[in-house]
Amino acid sequence: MASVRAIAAQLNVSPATVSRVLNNHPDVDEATRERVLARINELGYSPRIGRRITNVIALAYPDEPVRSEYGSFEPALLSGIMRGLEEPQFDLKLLNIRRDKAPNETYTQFFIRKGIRGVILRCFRNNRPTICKIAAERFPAIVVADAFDEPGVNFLRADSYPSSRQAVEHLISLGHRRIALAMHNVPDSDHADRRRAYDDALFCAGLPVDPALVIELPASLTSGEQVLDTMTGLDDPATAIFATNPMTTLGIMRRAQEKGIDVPKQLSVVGVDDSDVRTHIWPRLSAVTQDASALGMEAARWLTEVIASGKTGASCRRTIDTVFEVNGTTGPAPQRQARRHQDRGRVTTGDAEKSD
Amino acid sequence: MASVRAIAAQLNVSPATVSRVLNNHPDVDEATRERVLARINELGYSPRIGRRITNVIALAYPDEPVRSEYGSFEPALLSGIMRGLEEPQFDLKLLNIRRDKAPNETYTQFFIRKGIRGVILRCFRNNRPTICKIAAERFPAIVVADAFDEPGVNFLRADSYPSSRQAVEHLISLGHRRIALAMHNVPDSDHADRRRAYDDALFCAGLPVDPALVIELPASLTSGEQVLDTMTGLDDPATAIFATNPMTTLGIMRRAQEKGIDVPKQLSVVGVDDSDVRTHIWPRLSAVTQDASALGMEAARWLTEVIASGKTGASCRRTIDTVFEVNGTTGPAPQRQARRHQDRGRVTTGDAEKSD
DNA sequence: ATGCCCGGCTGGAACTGTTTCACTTGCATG
DNA sequence: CATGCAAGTGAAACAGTTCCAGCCGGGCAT
Repeated sequence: MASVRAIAAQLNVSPATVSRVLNNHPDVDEATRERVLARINELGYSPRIGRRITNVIALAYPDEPVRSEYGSFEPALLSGIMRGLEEPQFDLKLLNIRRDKAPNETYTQFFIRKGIRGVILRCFRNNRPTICKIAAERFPAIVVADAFDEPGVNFLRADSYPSSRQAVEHLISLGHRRIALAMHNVPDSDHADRRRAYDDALFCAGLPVDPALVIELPASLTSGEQVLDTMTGLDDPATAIFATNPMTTLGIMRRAQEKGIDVPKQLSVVGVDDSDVRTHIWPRLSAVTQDASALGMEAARWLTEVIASGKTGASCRRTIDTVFEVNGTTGPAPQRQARRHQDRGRVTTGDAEKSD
Repeated sequence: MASVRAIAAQLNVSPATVSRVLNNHPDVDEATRERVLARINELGYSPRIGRRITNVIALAYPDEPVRSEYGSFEPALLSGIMRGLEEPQFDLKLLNIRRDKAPNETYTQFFIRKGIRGVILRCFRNNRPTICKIAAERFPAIVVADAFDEPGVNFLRADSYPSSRQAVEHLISLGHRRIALAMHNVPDSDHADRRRAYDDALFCAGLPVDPALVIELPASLTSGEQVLDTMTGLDDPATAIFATNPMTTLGIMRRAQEKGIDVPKQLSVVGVDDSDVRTHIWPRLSAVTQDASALGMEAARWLTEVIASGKTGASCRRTIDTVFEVNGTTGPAPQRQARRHQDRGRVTTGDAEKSD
């Protein structure tokens, strides 16, 4: 509703000045800028072309362009978003916040300047503060594939607790007692869920949590290799590994095959899969799977619905299910544990002496 | 330069009518529409917001939204495009032509309506005609990762002939004489190059091309499995396979491991990799690799350069190099060929009897 | 001290594209 | 023949942005 001229009239400035504020031109007085921004936030504003409002949302990457390290999570997500945008007739822009946002403009200003009406946010290492700021400005936004405790932050994620717990219980039911957990070394809610699932499953089965079996590393192939070396090199080695990250899982599998460790006869592996990488290798991975495409579609639908209906106060803290899929990398616990008394020097983490 | 009003004045119609044509409104006379479109094509036109020209290009998927089947080619490509857009300050939109284009509008009209000034095109199964039409309209466009004989079609691709030939020669130098070729069953220039490299390498080594060793299938995991079954099931089985597609390669590897065929001791495999999937499995794939990220970056740079300079006649038929990377899946030809006299019934293609 | 110049800041005007509304025109129909 | 309806069009209003001129204050030379 609020047009540049309307705002200008209210503040006794010219439309030109309002436009300059919107586009972050340098030569506007700081006090004037503040007044205009305040009024814009108050009245709301949607970018227009001529008389038509632009129906564009963005997928914003706060840090890097598009991440390809995460395998096909990104294309699956994108594909889902595009499908979710089909019916409401919205367009999608790709945005790199770090690259394009001017330091002295607000996030709202930045998004308006880019002509978008809402944003789907990806959450990586260090940008939770960024996301909280965006939420605080009340610009229509939704985080995908992560959760936030802060109220006001909308998110849509896959809850991997139930299926993670199922996965660990599956391993226990196969007779495994030494189950390792390979975690991401930066805490996000997804990985916290998986950790909790691991703890709870062991506790309910009356099994102790051995700190030597829990390892935190960056998500990468080499981390996976390190996990395998460490966990099979313990005095009392792990007979199963639950890896909470796709790349780590691939690294574990690769290293196991390299060392001639038979999966699942000597070692069971459960991974996490964002798309369908689990089926690309043999044996097919038993894995906790989340449907990135569904996440994208639901997020796009929610966002466009909020924009279209004008319900800026709407909140989304939704969770969709993940599925634990049993494939070829999990089997009965071996009688004689794999690789006992070998590679003892490789223990690089945990506290092997104290573990009973 | 050409504004809606300028065009309107030239044709003695109102700006409103020109705008209606641009936006494909139904209630404009067919003759008028033709006249306006002709003049727009003649004078050129760039979408604007107010007085500012919009610096937006699109990555257009002619058929489906975004393809995730191709592994991490798409994210790598996107990442490259975003980097290529960094310096010229362009934004990127994602477009689905099939979904959004109205049947009765031209491609130029469609792109202008979407507010973009140039387009990077992905080429899939059946859209070569589409791409030729876009090129014929002379809208700034560049095809990425494919080649065209038609003049006027700009493209940027990776030429896999030299490294494909290197790959086959590498196999020959390892003593392989029965080298299978697993091709995509839809002909594109990339796969044609690889076929030619295969033929030439064999010919120069004085080896015959056995039709039984050449198989054409869709790009998929199951195709790869079929390739492995077929080629190891021949009376005179293949000792090496060159697969021209990433998915097929993964399928071959998966099936080989499933059947307990030792790669590379019993069978050598060379694949093609768009990103870094070759390193995700063990043994690491010997593969012809193309840098999707570089393709995206170069394409984005060329396109923005053409748009900025206004040289609409510029042509791009560039080729960047691919690299053949020797990893763990190629080794000396086995003395006794793998799996001889087994699975004879599985031969599903080729002409086993006639092959000498 | 006075005059001059320059840079920050602003508004009016001009220009961009789109939509709404009223109007004309032609054709079918009562 | 009058009426009504639909298609097609233009003027005007309205959306945002930029160019240009002007104001105003401060610094500097004379």
